[in-house]
Amino acid sequence: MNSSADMFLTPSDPTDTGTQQIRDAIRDAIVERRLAPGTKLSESDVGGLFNVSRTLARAALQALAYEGLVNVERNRGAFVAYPSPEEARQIFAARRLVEPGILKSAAERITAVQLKQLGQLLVEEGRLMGERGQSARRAEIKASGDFHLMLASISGNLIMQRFMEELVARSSLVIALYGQSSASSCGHSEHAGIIAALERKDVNTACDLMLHHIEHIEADLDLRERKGFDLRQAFER
Amino acid sequence: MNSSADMFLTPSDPTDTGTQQIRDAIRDAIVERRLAPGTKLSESDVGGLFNVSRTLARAALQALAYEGLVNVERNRGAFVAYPSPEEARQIFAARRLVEPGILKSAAERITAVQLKQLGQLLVEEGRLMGERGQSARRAEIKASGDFHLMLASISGNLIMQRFMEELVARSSLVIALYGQSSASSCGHSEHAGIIAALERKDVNTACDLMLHHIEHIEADLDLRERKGFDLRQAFER
DNA sequence: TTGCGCCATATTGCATACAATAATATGCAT
DNA sequence: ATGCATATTATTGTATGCAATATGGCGCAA
Repeated sequence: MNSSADMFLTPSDPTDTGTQQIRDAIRDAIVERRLAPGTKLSESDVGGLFNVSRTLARAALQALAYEGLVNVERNRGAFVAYPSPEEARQIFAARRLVEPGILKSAAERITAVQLKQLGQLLVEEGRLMGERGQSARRAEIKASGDFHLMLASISGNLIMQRFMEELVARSSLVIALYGQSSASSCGHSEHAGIIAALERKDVNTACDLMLHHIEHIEADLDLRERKGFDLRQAFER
Repeated sequence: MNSSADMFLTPSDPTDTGTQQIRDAIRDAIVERRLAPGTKLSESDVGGLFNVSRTLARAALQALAYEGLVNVERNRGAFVAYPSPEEARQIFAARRLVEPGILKSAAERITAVQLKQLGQLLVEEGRLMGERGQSARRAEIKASGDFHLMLASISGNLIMQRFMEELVARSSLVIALYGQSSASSCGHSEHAGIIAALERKDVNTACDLMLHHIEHIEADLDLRERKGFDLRQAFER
């Protein structure tokens, strides 16, 4: 009855309104990898967990499906997305395609204050790398994504920002599934390099570094097609 | 009771299942400009029109909201999106950012058959340009967008394809609102130029042409900020 | 034991009912 | 008439109920 999802989700504040909070909570859980790919998210479970009816739970799950974080199979329910290797490749191809452009845009508009904020993000990232434990690891995952999201935000284009939010979230799923080294610890120094290039207004180098950075993340993935591994998403844990 | 939307929407085939058909029908209506920006889409009206309950109508409207074609205001309802000049700028900035990359990707993978199909799309576009009447105009709008969507499809990246679908659809809204010349008739020849460049595998020229093409569409817009024109979306027609 | 078919159960799909909110109309005082 | 308070109506927000589908268990035959 109660799926394994129960213990990983945090009920929302009762003063909340609507599906937004539920959606955000589940997204966070997925992005921070507290919910494994393939996990079933039943409407009753989600609704019960947040003390709302199935109606709202359903709406939240469908919204997450639009973001590509959840698969909704007709008459079967919603599952945390289980991106195929091909999907994984496309996600990173998309990032290679858009992130240099976003970075260029951001470089044109970035202020001193924002540069400083980026630096702070970096410091925080480094601090988390030093810490131990699940919770620090999760925070590190989030911080690493936030770096890219902040650049998108600085670019000033809300549409690209939302798109990047989708891509970063889905990347997290991909890394959870196919990542080899525990964390892309090299990512931190690469972020630093990008900031440095931004500081000296060297846009081209910044873009190059960004491309390399994405390629490095990708290189850490083992995207070999595992035969029959896809069927019902590895037994629909 | 019956909003002005009624006469512009086509009820779906009764054999349909789910919200998908409703969503597609409304999206088509918006993209083909049979539904003006700002038009209210009440849940009962939409449901009644498609012979489904408000539940499904609501789901369809929320899906459209996620695509940026509809604004849902809490306790007030759903309206065909009315993009602000700033939004319009961002939509086209996003297109300038991604379309060259998509085109490059497409150029690497395009087959002779696909090149031929692109050519056919172009012929059809030209034919429609010659015809008169609302219906031809709508078909022309759609065909013009299909050119860009087909390139995205050829690129082989489903994620970028979906993103482009969103961008093209939203562009249609922007042109409906801010376009000056009746149609970007020059667009046709620009599409032709891009295909020609693709044929001779001249990717760089193709990308340049694409950028210029997007800039030309943008140049036809009058994005001057009209003071107080935004308030409740010009009286929420 | 293995394989198949049937029944019980759980879960989703969808519609409806009720509650909450906003929009509109009415009436009264000025 | 105008402005404001109040009542009425329309529309959305959310929960619940029933039907349809899928899942899992049980028995029976081989």
